[in-house]
Amino acid sequence: METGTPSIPSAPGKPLYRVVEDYLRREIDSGKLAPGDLIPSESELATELNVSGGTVKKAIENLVWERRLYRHQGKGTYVSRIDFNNSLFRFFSYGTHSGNPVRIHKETPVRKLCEGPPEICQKLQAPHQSQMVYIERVGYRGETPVLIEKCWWAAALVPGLESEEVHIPDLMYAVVVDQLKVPIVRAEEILTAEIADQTTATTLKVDLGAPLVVLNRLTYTQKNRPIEFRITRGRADSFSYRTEIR
Amino acid sequence: METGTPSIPSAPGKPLYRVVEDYLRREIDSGKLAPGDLIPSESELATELNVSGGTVKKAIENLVWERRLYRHQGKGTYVSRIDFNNSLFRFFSYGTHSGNPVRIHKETPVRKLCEGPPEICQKLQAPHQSQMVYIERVGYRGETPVLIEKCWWAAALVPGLESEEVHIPDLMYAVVVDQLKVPIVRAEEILTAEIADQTTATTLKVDLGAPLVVLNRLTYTQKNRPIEFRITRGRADSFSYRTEIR
DNA sequence: GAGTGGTCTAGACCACAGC
DNA sequence: CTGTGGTCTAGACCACTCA
Repeated sequence: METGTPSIPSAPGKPLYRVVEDYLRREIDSGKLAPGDLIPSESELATELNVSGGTVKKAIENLVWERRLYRHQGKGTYVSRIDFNNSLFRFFSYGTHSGNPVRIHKETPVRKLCEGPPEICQKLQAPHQSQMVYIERVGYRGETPVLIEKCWWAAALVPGLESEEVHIPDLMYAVVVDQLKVPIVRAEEILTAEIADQTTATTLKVDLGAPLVVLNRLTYTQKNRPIEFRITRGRADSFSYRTEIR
Repeated sequence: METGTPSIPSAPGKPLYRVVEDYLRREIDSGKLAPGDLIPSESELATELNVSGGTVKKAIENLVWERRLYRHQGKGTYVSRIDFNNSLFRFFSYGTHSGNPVRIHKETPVRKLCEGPPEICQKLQAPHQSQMVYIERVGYRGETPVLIEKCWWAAALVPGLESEEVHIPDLMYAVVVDQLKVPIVRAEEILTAEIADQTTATTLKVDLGAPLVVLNRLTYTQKNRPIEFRITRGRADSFSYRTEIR
C-alpha cells in the first residue's frame, strides 16, 4: 500500500504509532501543547504526518490510556490537566467507612519566605540555600484535624505566593495555575508509614507514637522542572489502599 | 458492510468488542478456559462468533490490558496465571535501597487445623465455625525477620494442606496449585498501617509501637470463590510505594 | 510452510457537539 | 449542516514459532 512516506523521522523496527506518540509527547512536554489545549484532529494529524487515520487513532488511544490526553466525541482531543484526585490520598476515607467522599477543609497556620533546607533544594534541583516559600497546612474533617502538610515552593517560580493577600483554597494548585499562571504538569508520590512525633501528635490529637501514613510529593511544571516538594502526614487508622492481583 | 449477524447475543448500544470481551470473560470465570490455557486464535474466534478480525483483536487487547490474557507472537493467546509479583508487597525493599530484588526466605512455625474465627469465616463466605487450615509464617532477609504472615485456608477446599508431609515453599500458592491442583485465579489486597504490639515486636525484633505496614489479602479460586484470607505485617521503615499523577 | 499475532491502511457508518 | 471521535470491516504485509 504505497501512498507515501511518513513525514516524521522514523526509526527502523519502531512501529509507526510509537513515532506518532513520541511526536505528540514532545509537543506536550515542550509546552507547545499546554494542559487544556485542543490538539489537531485525527484527520489533520494523519494528513500532516502522512500516516493513516488508524495509526493516529492507535497513538492517541495509547496516550489517552497514559492520561496525557482525553477525548470528547464530537468535540476533539485535549491535553489533560493534572488531576490530584489520582493522588494516593484519595484512599483516605476519613470518618465514613462507606466509601463516600468526605470533604477535608484546610487551614494555613504558617506561610513565609525562607532559605530552603539543603535536602529540599536538592530535590527541587535549585541552588543551595535558594529562596523558598514555605507553607504549612492542617486538614480537618469537621472539627478534627486529620492531616498535616508541609510544602516548599521554589520561590523564583511562584512570585507572590508568599503574600498574605493571596488566599489559598483547599486545592492549593488552583492558585498557582489560575492566578500565578504557572502550569502544573505532573507529580510523583511516594507512600510510607511512620509514627507520630510529639508535635505531630498534638496537632493531630493522637497519642505519641500513633501510626501515620506519610506521602512525599514532588510536583513538576513544564519541561520537567520540579517546582514543589511536599510532605503530608495523616492518621493511618483511616487509610486503606485497595488493589487486585491477577 | 452486511456480511452476517454476530452469532453471540448482542445488546443494543453495546459495542461488539465488549460483547466479545464478555464472552471471553465468561469462558474464563466459569473455568472453561483455565489459567495457562491457549485460547482460540483471532481468526477462529472471528469466524466462530461471526465478527471481524479487528473486533476480536480489540476485545483481546482490552483483556490483555486487564492482565486476564497474554499473547505471544507466533504462538497464540493464553489465559493469564495469577502473578503475585503484582502484590503490593513488591514495594518492600528490605535492606538494599537500590531497588534490587532481595530474596526473602520464609519459615513456618505454626501449621494446624482449627475452627475458623467468625470474621474469617465471614470473609471466606464459609459457614460459622467451619474448619480452617491456619498457617503462620515468618519472612527473613538474611537472618533478620522482616514480616509475619497469618493465613486461614478453607479446609474443605485444600485437603491435605495441614499435613506436615507437605513441604511449603516460599511461594505457598505453588503447593496449592501444583500439588493440590486447586486453581488460584485472583486476589484482592488492602494496604494499611499499624503499630507493633508486643508479640509482633519481639518476633520482628523492633521496638514496641514501631510502625508496620499491614496487607490484608483475600485470595479467590474459580467461580469467584474465596479460598484464603491472609494478613501480613511488615516493618514500615523499608516500605515505599511510588506513583505518578497526571 | 502453515499458523499465529503485530502493524498499517482504507473506507464505511454511527453518535455526538455546536453553529 | 459540518466536523469530531467511536465502531466495525476487509485485507495487505511483516515477524515470530514450530513442526
